Amino acid sequence: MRVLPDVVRLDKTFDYAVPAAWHADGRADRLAVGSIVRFTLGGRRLRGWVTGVGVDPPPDVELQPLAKLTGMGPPADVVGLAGWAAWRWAGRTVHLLRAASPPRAVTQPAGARTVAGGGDGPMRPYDPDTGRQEQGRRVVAESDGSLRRYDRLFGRSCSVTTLRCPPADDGAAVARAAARRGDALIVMPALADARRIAADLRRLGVRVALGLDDWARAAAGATVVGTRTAVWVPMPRLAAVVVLDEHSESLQSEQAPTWNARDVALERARRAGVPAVLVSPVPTLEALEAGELTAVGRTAERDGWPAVDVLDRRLDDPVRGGLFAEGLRDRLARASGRVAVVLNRKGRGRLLACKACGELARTTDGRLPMRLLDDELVAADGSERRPVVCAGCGSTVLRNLRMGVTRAREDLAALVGEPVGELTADTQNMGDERFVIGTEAVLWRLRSAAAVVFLDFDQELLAPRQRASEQALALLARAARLAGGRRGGGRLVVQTRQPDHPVVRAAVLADPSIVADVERQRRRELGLPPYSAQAKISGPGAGAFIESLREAAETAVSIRGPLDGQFLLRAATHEPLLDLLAGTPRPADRLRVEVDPLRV
DNA sequence: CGGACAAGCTGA
DNA sequence: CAGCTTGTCCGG
Repeated sequence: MRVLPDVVRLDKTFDYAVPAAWHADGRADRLAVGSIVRFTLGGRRLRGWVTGVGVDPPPDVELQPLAKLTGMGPPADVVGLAGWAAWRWAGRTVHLLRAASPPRAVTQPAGARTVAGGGDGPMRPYDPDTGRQEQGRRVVAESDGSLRRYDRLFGRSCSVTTLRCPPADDGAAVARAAARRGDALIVMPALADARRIAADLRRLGVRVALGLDDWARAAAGATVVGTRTAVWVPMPRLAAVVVLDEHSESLQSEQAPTWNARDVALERARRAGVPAVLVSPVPTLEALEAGELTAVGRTAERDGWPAVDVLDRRLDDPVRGGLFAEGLRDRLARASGRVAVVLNRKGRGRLLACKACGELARTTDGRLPMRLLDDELVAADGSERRPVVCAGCGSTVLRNLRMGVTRAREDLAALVGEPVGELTADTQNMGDERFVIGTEAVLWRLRSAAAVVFLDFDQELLAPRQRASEQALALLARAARLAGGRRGGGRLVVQTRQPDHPVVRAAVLADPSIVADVERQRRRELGLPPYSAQAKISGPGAGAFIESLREAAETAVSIRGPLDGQFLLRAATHEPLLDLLAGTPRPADRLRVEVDPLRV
């Protein structure tokens, strides 16, 4: 019996014997790849996972018996998936097996399909043609057309489809279509959404397990609905895979290994030979590369986006550089219902604008903001410098656009003539004021809003990050979901000095492909992901690790840095980069390896 | 990882 | 040379 101890730094397997007593009482039969066991290693009692059965132990070692069978663990296919993910994100298998293990010991699957019990819904499969009858009333009231709308996405095994839905779409229809095909794995960023989708499916008579908490139920066979960890839940009869809001950064683990649930889900679908559907209002280039794009009709997509007002900050009094554009007050007065006002301070960077024409100081390609440094304009990443001259009108007088959120609240209250609530990540209890101002947290903590206002969208558009455009559009999509489609009166207001920016145009026209097309070309030209693979190396051990990497002398992998103690590795594809990372010994010092970092 | 053991450093 | 630190190796 080969086992991997649950000790991160050990990262090595050991062989043990199955105690004779286990054969007598049936425990040996329950022992399988993935089982969680206890054993003694070097005088210590450790927990670990079975990674191999019937293996040949190394010669000249006397096997010790396992000490305890704790319970079920990830099934063999998930153990294999975890091993793949350890390679794919240059991490330790232990981290991924932990994510794949039940939170509490499980000795047997719960509530098998054929056995009635558990009290959380009937075991009868969902019949799409009749819906489920409940007290004589039909639960699913859908026309046949909409009921079948997404079925074809799950028709072909091994297919990958990227489905672009309007932001207002909650994904329930796709989830239903997936569950119709059999046990489906349905992954999404937020737990609240998972609960809602799970409840919806249960109402239809689908046997549902909610993420890791229903691990034992999933092990018996069920449709699994959950957040990113749900990709590791056992699914003995996996029939389809769905990732909702595929673009969301929450699907990626912030701790190393930085595994991304979308990519794990895709690999799981590929290995199982089942169809996968990636859903998003603003699909990433990764999703567009992985799957065939299907968009809902033009009209449906347009109606599913709110109306977008763009207020060009260059036009109104650029000299004052205040917080509010000329027309904002009217827009706010018109909104009926809650108004969420976003002033993102996350990117602390100060923006400079021309005092005469209002143009922003940015690099020649327009991508990065420039700052004042020793009487010169310098790009945020130091790649470009030039004298203090406005690129638009030649003026040499620039002003700072820095603004604070507390001031903004007071000013907004004065502008609208009523109290304004403040909402940030650490606000405990929010008031019920009609107007709420705050950081990006506003978009995540409010449930809905009649209108969402971005006071300084340039902060997003000019963020010095590779994915700034994609992330800015994702922010608008999030706001759009809060506000709802234009049919229902949903409205976004975007204050910017770049009204022609592709991200702004994409929102105005409800056409995310505008950003995708521009970004695809740019990233191809610059060799950025998904047209290359990257890894960020940081931590005290980074320098030593990079030296070891250099010795391996892989010409296919380029090394940049250090910049603020960080190195960036890049290769044309993942294989050479990941093989190099896997084959290089790690230093004793702490080291953080981020494969496919989202913020670089 | 944590224990065992060896080699290296320090103080009297 | 005891007593302590630091480094290296190993566990099944």
